[in-house]
Amino acid sequence: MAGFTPVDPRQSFPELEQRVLERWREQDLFARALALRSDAPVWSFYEGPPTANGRPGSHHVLSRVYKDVYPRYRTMTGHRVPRKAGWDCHGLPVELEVERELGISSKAEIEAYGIAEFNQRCRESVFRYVAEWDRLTERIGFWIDLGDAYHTLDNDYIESVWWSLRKVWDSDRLYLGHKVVPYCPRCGTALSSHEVAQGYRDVVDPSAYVRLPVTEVPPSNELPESPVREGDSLVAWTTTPWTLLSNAALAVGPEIEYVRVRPSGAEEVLILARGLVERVLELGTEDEPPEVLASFPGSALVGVRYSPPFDFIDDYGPRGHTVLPAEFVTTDGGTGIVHTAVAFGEDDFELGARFELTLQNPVLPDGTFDERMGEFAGVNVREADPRILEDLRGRGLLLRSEAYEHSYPHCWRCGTALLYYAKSSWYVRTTAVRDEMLAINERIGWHPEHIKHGRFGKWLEGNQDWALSRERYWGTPLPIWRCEDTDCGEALCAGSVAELRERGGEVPDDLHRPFIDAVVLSCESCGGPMRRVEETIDAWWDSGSMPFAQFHHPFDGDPRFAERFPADFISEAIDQTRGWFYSLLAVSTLVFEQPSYLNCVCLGLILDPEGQKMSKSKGNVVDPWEVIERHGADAFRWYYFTAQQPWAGYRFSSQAVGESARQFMLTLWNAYSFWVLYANAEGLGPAEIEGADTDAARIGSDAAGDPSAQLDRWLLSRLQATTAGVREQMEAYDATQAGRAIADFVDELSNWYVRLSRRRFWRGERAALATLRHCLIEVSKLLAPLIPFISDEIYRNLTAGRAEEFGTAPDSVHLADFPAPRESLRDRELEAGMDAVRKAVELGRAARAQARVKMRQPLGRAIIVAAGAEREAIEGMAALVESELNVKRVDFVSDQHDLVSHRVKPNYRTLGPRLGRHMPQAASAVEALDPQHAAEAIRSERRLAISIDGREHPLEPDDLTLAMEPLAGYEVEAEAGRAVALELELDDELRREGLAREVVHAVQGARKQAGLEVTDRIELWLGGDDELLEAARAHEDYVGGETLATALAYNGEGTGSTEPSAATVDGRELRIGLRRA
RNA sequence: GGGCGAUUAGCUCAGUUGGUUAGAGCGCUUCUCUGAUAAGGAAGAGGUCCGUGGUUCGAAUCCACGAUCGCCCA
Repeated sequence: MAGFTPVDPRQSFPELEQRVLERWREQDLFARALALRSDAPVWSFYEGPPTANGRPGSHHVLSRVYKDVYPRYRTMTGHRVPRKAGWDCHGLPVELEVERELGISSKAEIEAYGIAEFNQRCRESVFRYVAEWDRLTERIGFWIDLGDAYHTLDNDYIESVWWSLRKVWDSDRLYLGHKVVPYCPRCGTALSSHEVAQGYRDVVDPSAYVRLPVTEVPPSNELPESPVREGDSLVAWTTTPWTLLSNAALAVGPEIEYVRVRPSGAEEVLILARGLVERVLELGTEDEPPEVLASFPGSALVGVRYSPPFDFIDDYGPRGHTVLPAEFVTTDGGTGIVHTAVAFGEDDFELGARFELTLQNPVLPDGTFDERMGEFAGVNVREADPRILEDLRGRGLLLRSEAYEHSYPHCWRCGTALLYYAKSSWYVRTTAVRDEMLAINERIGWHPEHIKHGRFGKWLEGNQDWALSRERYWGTPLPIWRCEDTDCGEALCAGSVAELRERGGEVPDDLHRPFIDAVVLSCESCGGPMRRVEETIDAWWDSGSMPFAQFHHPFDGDPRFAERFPADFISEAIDQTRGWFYSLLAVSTLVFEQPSYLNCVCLGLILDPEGQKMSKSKGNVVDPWEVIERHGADAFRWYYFTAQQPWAGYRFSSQAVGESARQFMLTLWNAYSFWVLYANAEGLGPAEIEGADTDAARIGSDAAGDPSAQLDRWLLSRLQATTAGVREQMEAYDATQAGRAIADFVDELSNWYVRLSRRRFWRGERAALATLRHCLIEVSKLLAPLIPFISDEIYRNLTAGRAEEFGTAPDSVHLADFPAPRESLRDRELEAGMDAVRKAVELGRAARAQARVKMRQPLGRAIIVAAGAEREAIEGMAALVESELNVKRVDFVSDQHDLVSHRVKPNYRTLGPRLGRHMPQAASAVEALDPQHAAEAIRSERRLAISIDGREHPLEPDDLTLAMEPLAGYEVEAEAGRAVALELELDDELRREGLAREVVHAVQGARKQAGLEVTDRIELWLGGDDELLEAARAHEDYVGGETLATALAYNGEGTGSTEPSAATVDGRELRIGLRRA
């Protein structure tokens, strides 16, 4: 028998997926899927490179399945979608991992260990878990070309990065700047703003209010006489007490009002902003207010000289230790007098530059005070805070200190609190292309939309120059060589390896440090030696360079760069707005003045079921393998696609995956296994299927009126609607809606079409088999991008070696074309009608439940309240309703009928906009209309009118909704103008039929107990209660047919039968004997 | 402190351009069906749609302010 592979309804999906994977591997299916589209237009995808120095987690599965689903979809819709993998290899995290392994934690130790050896370890470290990444990638069905992956550590990659930096250099946008930068003293390097962004934490720091005695008051040009006296104390405020050691000046707002006050009962005189007096002196409402001696603008304080809190360093230039005017001073907090330490803080630095304060930085790169700082020398600055406060207190300078909670940046990897620190660093002048970046951003399709002008757009608007250099080891070396003679000042940014050779450099085999550091060039202006600056670059620049660097563009003339630039689609977690999303955009704007991606799907966070962030320390991390082994990769994928919009984040657990997948995938699988069961029972082979296919193709034009053909047409029509919707959603990068639409269709297919068509399948009816097969095949194609394993399994078994309805079938769903809706098979009227029918059946079932009448007991009739198109639809499918509700007849009540009364309600949607504030009156006027009269008028399309405040308002038929309600006396279920009543009265005939059904029910139970197959024929003996036997006799054909009895005898015990079984039906005894015939 | 997003049933989530009885699934209780059966169907319990104002004839939906949570930034 040709047959289809039998399907186990309890198939283990993980096990099945392993078999499918095996098949894909054997057939090299991914390569074939690519080859199939080799001439098609490219739809470009860029892989955002992960680092393989850690194990992949559940959140990686999220990004990897989203990176998979749209490329698969586009492939099926006729595009070539090359998928080159990539690995991010450089950067501080890698160095940190190696430092941990080596048990070292400073740059000095790294250099003692040897940069070459250290970098060799980094090189090994970044591929440590690559095998596990590969394994997971394959297992979750993420099709990406791992064999052709790019690596950011390759010489070719580095050379392309150099090329891009040279372009930036040539446009004068790469410069050495001296700025205050966030700096990690442990890692010994400055951090870029997007790195800083990742490390904010709430911390409690001490804040200090410090007295600084006035020593000299210059003649005021504001007032006849300066309001300030020698010996007054300026009250300065800071949240970083350690910076007081290098206090250079004080800043005040020239427009802000300041006062001289003497606190109640005190001798001293303090100067601070007027608005902050009460807060600073901690005065309650009970306390006596301080005596205000004078009030004046901040400008009057400018030039006042004071005694600094510490005297370790006294050379700050002519304006050192005086009061300076500054716009950044506010009265939001503090005292209105801001302590300034030039080397620490952006505002401070700029103020220092403006007033030519000498830049003094008493902090060493390792975060400790230098030898000038007396007792504090060698102490870590932040650890010095308490001692500094103690020292100030001892000298009577500390007015007050309090704990101050604020959010402060920490190193995103090592957790050390950052210092804002004046350093020289290489910058990319991204601010010069800010407007261009904003314009390019307009061309990117963001999902969700609000990212464009929200998080990302706002970030671009506030753009700062990119601090590019890192004083580290394992990274792309910054290709800048400078003449040793600082007076010469010649500098070169190398744009290629060839250029280095031309300049006489001995280029090493490995472009990394320390080898590249040995390349010495000769200066073209002075002939002296040129050496490379020591810095490496921010690894984010590497990642932003991947569009060209992955192809060693422009050196190899690889056509793939142009073909795939820009990407049609990228996707990463939302934290990449400041990471990869930004670096890609910034680099391509600087280098190409173009976007490098046109669509971006942002993914949210994976939280545990309590909504907590998953982290190793909390122990709430879910290992992806646990989920895969338990529920399978498709279940995992299905959960991610349909549980939530991906950017909303997930409350994730293995159990949640199981629940979401069970409902959908088991339903699908059951429908599929059901089909295979009956197709095989019919012994359908290729020939029969071909014939049946013709039937399915013909269904659209099949004779109307046949209820089963109608059901087929309905399912096919729903399929077209679903297909159209899924295409639309997938085009819009909304796999969530697409998946949910498919789930709705599968639910209709299973719980309406299959359930109502069961008898047709038992009979082996070709049209039903063909329709269901066709729909399952099409569903498998719709599902292929989402759940590639199970869809392929279903597709292959239903098609392999056989034709599809509308063409030949390839041997995998992933080689198929994505379905397109066929308008000719769409029947919207039928769909609406079926809705009405389903509603009527639902109400009928509710009525039965209310009346507590079993489904098996046939009833005389159902009376359905419906009119118009709805009634016609139900009438057309009356047989269906009759069998669903087990009633002999379906009747309708129309408006004239006794059974029904009317209620007229206004249609707010149409009347509201017309009548506006008269709406409440209109509503009561409508409800006051005589319902029968209104119904009559609507039926005969006569105009009605209501009068409001003496004005006539004509009513269109659409302005009224007519609800019909059945009268009492029947078991009625009503809802929103629809109702179904059941006639409960039973005659003998109905009662007998009910009993006959009970007998069948009992026999089926006995069959099952005897372990018979559903297709086995039997010989049957019945005994027991007379009335039961009489009922069975009266419906002998029915009983025999239902139970597949070839012989039926009464009152016999049945020799040679299986153990006779006894059942009780309505309190009557029934004995059943049966034997396989 | 600023920006972005979220808040609907015990849980996970839908909810079209504002339209009058706010839904589904899971879970719970009770029935039912029994040739897909670890499925299906029905009923029940469960909601101040985060709060307060406002706009409107009408607000879960639009606006403002506030609360809580998350992310991002300073």
